[in-house]
Amino acid sequence: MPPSHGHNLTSSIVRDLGIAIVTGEYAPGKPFPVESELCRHYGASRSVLREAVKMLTAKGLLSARPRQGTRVEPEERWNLFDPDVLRWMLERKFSLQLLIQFTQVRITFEPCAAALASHAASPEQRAKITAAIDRMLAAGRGEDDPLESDIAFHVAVLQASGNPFFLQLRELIETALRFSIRRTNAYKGVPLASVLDHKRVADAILAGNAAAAERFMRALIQEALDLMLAEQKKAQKPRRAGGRK
Amino acid sequence: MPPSHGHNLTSSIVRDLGIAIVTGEYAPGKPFPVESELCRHYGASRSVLREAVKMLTAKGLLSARPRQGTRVEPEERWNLFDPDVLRWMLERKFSLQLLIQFTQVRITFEPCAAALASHAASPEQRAKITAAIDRMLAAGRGEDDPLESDIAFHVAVLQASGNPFFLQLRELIETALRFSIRRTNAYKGVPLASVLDHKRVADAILAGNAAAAERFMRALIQEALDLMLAEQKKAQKPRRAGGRK
DNA sequence: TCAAACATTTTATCATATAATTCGCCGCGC
DNA sequence: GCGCGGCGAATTATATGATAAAATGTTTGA
Repeated sequence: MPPSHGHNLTSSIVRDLGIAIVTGEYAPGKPFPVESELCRHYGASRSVLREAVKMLTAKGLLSARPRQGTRVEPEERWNLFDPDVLRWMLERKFSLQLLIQFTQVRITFEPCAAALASHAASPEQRAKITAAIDRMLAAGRGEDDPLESDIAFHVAVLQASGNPFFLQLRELIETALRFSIRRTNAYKGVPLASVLDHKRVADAILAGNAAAAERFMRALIQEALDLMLAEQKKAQKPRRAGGRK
Repeated sequence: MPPSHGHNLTSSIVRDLGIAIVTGEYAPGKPFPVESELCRHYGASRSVLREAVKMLTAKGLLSARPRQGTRVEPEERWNLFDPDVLRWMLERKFSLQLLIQFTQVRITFEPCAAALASHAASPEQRAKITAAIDRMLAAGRGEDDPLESDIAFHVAVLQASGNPFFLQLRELIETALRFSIRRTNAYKGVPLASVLDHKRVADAILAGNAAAAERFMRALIQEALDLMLAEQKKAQKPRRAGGRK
C-alpha cells in the first residue's frame, strides 16, 4: 500500500480503513482483524497501525479493548459531522438518501445562519458575501467557476453568522456540493435564475432583513431538496418500493 | 499522571491535553511542546504520547509535521460537533456565549427534528416519546429524575426523526443539558408548566401535526435561550459592554 | 455445582533504533 | 553583495522487539 493519497503512511491507512468501515466491509458485529493481521495486510509496523486505529477511534468508528480485540462501533456512534467520515460516506458509500438527509440538515441550518448574518455580519463579511455573488454572476457569463463561487457564497454566509458551530459545516457543505454536482451533472450552464435566487438572499442579509434572508435561503435549499426527492421517487418507481439504505 | 479519568493512559492524556488546548493553555500560534518534552511531562512512552496526539489530530485540534513540530490548529478547524471537544469546552472553558451559540444550534435543529418525527416516527419511537413525557410528569411529582427525563424526551424526538445527523446531536445535547443545569440551578422543582410545554410538543408529534410540533418545540427552546440572553445582558450591565469571548 | 486458580489471547505500554522531512546555516561562485 | 546549492541538525515518522495489563475461557478442587 503506497501512501498514494495522504502524505504519510498513517493517514493513508486511516483513509483506507475508514472507507472499508463505512462501506460495510467490516460489519459492526463481525470480527475486525487483529493488529498483527492488519500489519501484515498493510505491510506497516505496529506503531503506524495502532496510530491509525486510534484516529479512527477518535472519530467514533472503532473501539478496542485487550483480549476482546478491535471492533467497529454501531453506526449511530460514528461522528457524521467529521469531515473525513462524511466524505468517505458520500464518496464511497453513496446513497441518495444520505445526501437527502444531509440536505435536510442544511435546510435546517443555513436559513438560520442567514438570519443571524443579517444582523451580525461585519463589514468584511458583508464584502465577502457581495464578492461571492459577483463571482456567481461572473460564472453565469462563463467567467468564473460556478461550483467554487457557489461554495464561496454559502461559506461566506456561514462565516457571517458569527456562530462557530455553523462555520463547522463549511467543509461538510463543501464536500456535499462538490460531490452532488459530480453526480448530477448540474451546473452545466448556470441558469441565471439560480444566481438571482442567491442574490436575493444576499440582498436580504445586507439589508438586515432577517426574516427575508431566512425565507429566501430556505427556498433555495428546498429547491435542491425537491430535486433530490423527485429523483429518489423516480428511482423507486421502476424497481420496487423499500427505500431502506 | 494516574489514569484517573479515562480507562487507560492514552485516553487520560488525550483528555488532559485536549482540555489544555481548548482552555487556551497552548495558543494556536505559539509553540507546542515537542514529543520528548511531553513524554517527560506525563511520564509516558513515546508510543502512548504519539497515539494521544494522533487522536487529537483526528479531532482537529492538532497537526504535526517533521522538523516543524506539533501545532495547535486554529479554532475554526476544531471539531465542535465531537462530543469530547464540546464537553471539554463547556466544562473547562465555559462561557455563556458558547452555551448560547449551542442553544442557537438546538433551536435550529430540534424543531425540524420534531416536524420530521411527526411523520416518520415508528410505533416504538412513539412509545418512547410517550414514556419520556410520563417520566417528566412523574418527575414533577418528585418520582423521577427531572434532568434524565428531560434528556430522554429530547433524545426520543431526535431518534424518531429518522435522520442520523440529528441523532448525532444526542450526546451533545445531553452534555449541554447536564451542564447547563449544573450551573443555573434550574430544575429546583420542575414547574408543571414546563412539563406541559413538553407535552404539547409530544402530542403534536403523535398527532402527526408537523407544523405544530415544530412551533411548540421552537417555543420550548426559545424560552431557554431567552433566559440565557437575559442572563448575558444582566452580566454585561454591571461591568461594561464588550461581550467578546 | 460452583468457585477459585490458571492459561491464553489481545491490546496497552515501554524502550530503542533508523528513516524521512524540513528548516536554517554556511560557503561557493558570480 | 547576492543568490544558490549543499550540509547539518531538529523533529516527527516508521520499524522492531519486549513486557505488562486486561479479559476471556478452562481447568481443577472442594
